[in-house]
Amino acid sequence: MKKLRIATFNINGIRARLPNLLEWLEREKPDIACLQELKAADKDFPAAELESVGYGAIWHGQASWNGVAILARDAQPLESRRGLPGGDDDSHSRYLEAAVHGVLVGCLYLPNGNPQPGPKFDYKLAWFERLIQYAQGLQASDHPVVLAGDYNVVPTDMDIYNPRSWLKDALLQPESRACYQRLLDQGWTDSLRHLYPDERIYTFWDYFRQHWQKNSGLRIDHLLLNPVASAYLSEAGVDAWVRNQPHPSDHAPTWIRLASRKRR
DNA sequence: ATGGCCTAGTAACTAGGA
Repeated sequence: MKKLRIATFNINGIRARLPNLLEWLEREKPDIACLQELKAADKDFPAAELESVGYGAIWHGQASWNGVAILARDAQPLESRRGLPGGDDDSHSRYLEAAVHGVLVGCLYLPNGNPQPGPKFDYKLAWFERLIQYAQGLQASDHPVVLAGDYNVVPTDMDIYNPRSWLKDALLQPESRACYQRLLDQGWTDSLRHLYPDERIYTFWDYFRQHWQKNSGLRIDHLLLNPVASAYLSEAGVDAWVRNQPHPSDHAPTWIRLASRKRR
């Protein structure tokens, strides 16, 4: 496998954020980028603009909300799945999967689940159950698999500046955390936490109360690796400078590097 | 305990986000 930089970025509106997205792609040059919250219908996806900076793409759009895409530098992702299994009555565009650059990449946007308790939280947990069931097969694949996206889960209290004002939030509920842990227990590696077991790392800073300026963040964007992929994990990080740009998304791109030099 | 901010959609507001 050649060296690969794989990123996930909740873009919070791809049309409103297109200049930010293009600048980030040109500066960081990820080989693969998973995007969430396109908030755009399929016909409004800016495929030509992405093509002009060297990225092929597939996308699963939706007007107003949700929407996911997979971008590939100098390549065209080969779509392998659109939507999780068992979602016949699920109209949300939240999962897209492709083979690209020798890796199978699942791009996911897990439901937020607020307010909880309530039907939205029930939907979050039901969606999570479908993901857990489907991920079991991916985990066991002989090929490298990356499950990247906005999981809308703060895994532990170490992944948030201060849990106090978020205790009732769906992102911190024991049920949400238990689902995430069950996913890890299948044999997935949480890339950033694996490489930085003791560090405060955030990927999201809400727009309120100057949380970015105060670095009051949450770690909710995750890149999970199956055992084949985790053998290649060499670096990980957050492109926090993107959060500091004018008119930013409330998330920052989060990335890993896979390279053959650190085989275990 | 609430709202603070932001995007999209339809036309001064609402819904949804996290």
